[in-house]
Amino acid sequence: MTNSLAKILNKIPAKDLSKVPDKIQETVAHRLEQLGQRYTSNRKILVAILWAQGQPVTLPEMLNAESSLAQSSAYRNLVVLEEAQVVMRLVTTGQFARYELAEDLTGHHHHLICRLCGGVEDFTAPSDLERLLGKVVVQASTTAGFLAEEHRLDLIGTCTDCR
Amino acid sequence: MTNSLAKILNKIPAKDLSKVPDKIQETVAHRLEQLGQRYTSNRKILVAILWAQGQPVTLPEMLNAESSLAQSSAYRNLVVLEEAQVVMRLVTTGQFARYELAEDLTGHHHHLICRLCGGVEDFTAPSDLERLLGKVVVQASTTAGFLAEEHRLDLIGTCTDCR
DNA sequence: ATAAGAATGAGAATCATTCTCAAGGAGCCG
DNA sequence: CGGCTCCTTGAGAATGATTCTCATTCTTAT
Repeated sequence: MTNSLAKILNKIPAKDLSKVPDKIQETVAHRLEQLGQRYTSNRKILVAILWAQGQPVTLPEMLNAESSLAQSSAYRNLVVLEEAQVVMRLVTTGQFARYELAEDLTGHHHHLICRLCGGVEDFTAPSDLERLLGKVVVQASTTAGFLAEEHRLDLIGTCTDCR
Repeated sequence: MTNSLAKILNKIPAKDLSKVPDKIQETVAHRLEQLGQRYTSNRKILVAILWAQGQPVTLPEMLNAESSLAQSSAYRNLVVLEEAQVVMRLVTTGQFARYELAEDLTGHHHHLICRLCGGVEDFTAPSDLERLLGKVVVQASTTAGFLAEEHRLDLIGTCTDCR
């Protein structure tokens, strides 16, 4: 557990955080406005980290990437960003929740989850599968009385590193 | 939050816990043996509750269903049952993890997750979708270098009660 | 029986996450 | 440029689901 966390942390480089596309920045700013929230520099850093990683990241990983962040503020801002539909929070195995940019900012995708280290990789499904999944969502809405809005598909297995 | 939990708890009736199929009991007993573990009465109660509910349940719900259970033992036994591949633990939104019997005991299925109350319902996907999902699992294995073993599909939306 | 090893339960400990509160901005209006 | 208000920040305390501890109570095999 502690070992695999350390392993993951070492993978995260101190990347250039400055190239989040303007379009995304505007969308984020706009969604925050909707809630009467500001797009502060701390929040920009979080978005930049998530953009740079392009993978679901844990909070310790974010603090590791940008050590100026305060833990409590980071958690608080992630809640705000989640409420603004900018960030998606996902919980898998493992001690920490993971965060990634909302799908409509980065494109629809799925996750490969490693059952050994708890790591998560992104993964794009073939379009015929996506089409079928879309249908199922609609079907479930009508038959089960459940109002399905989106789907989530994870493949569980073992990642390259753990093999 | 507290409200919706209470709502869920009230749904759980004090069911008859005695009719878990013999075949399942044997399988469970066998898998525990493999790990040098016993199929004790506490563990039987847990399995019976999970069987009776037929839905992923939280720990408070289980304690509510059978008040003789001690919290710490229940948690400990769920870990053992999970290690024995008898029980699957799943984390969604909401404060508590949920547990259900392993898929190979109850049949392969998916989940409808309510984003409002955090409740989870079971759901069986059409067979053509399952076939396609099977293919994708294989593809991911070969292309991404990721050894995919199974898939997990959730539909996220709003349940009947919350509408 | 009886010893040896598991399992149990009550409570303490852990630790990711959330909350609190005092201090530091940002925006606005004159 | 003040002054005012409200939002955000960060450090630390608090929360609470889960895990651990340990003395006691079963099980099982001999």
